Amino acid sequence: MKRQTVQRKAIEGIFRESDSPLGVEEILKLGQREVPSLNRATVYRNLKLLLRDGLIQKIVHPALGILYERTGKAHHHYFQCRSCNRAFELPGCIINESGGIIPKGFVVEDHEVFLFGVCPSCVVS
Amino acid sequence: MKRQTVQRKAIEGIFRESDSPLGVEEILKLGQREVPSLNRATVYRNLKLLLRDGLIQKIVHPALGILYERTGKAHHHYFQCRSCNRAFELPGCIINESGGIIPKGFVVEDHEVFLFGVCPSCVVS
DNA sequence: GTCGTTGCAAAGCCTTTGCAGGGAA
DNA sequence: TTCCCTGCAAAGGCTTTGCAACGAC
Repeated sequence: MKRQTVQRKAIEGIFRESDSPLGVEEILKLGQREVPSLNRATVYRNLKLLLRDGLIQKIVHPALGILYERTGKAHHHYFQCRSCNRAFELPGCIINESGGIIPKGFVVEDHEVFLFGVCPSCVVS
Repeated sequence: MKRQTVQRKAIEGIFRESDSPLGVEEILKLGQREVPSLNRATVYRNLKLLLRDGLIQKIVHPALGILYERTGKAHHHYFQCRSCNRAFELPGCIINESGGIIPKGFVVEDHEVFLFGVCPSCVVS
């Protein structure tokens, strides 16, 4: 049975509060604010458990590497700003799965979309 | 100046003949058919040069890891069969960049799409 | 003969694992 | 008290790098 340690609570809290997907290093840094002794291995172990329990999911971002975010959000895609490098989530779906280009015989069950460009904060400056 | 070794010619040949993106291990195996002594480090070094010269590009596939393909093909997306695990390239684009969901202020310059499902060969059997 | 390239082995990242001590229940 | 969890350090993968020998030009 799973125990509620301060480390675990900290990590779970981070995902509850974050809207954008996070990398291991970020999770470690954020967690250490709350539990300074937090170890990288502990982060990895808890991520694995959270994945197994379906509370978070892994995203392999083409530019940012492996990120994690909590599950249960609405279908969305990812936007990466080439200026500030942050990853954003965009609600909704700009794909048209039924439409057009899918060759005969291919059955599409799922998809993942990554957009690249400039975010509102960076577009101004 | 770049020299034409048998190893380099073999690796370049592999990309010329392959239509789907390839992983390092595949490139190594295919290369060793032609040059049995071909070393993994040599593959990595040549991939880096080919990338630098813009002759190939790197794809970070969400499920298959890092793949490489030659550049200069038409815009396309990737399809991965969850049965045979192969990566396919689908010509054309099912995205609608102008349409709809992109929030105000975000400027989209590029995108990458990965589709998952079942390929024609596997759908039959 | 140069000097870019290669194979090998060692070294670097990132992630996982073994282990003993510590803490939740 | 039990035994899950943590920190630490060592070990695994994959990729890069140092080095001496090799070979394209």
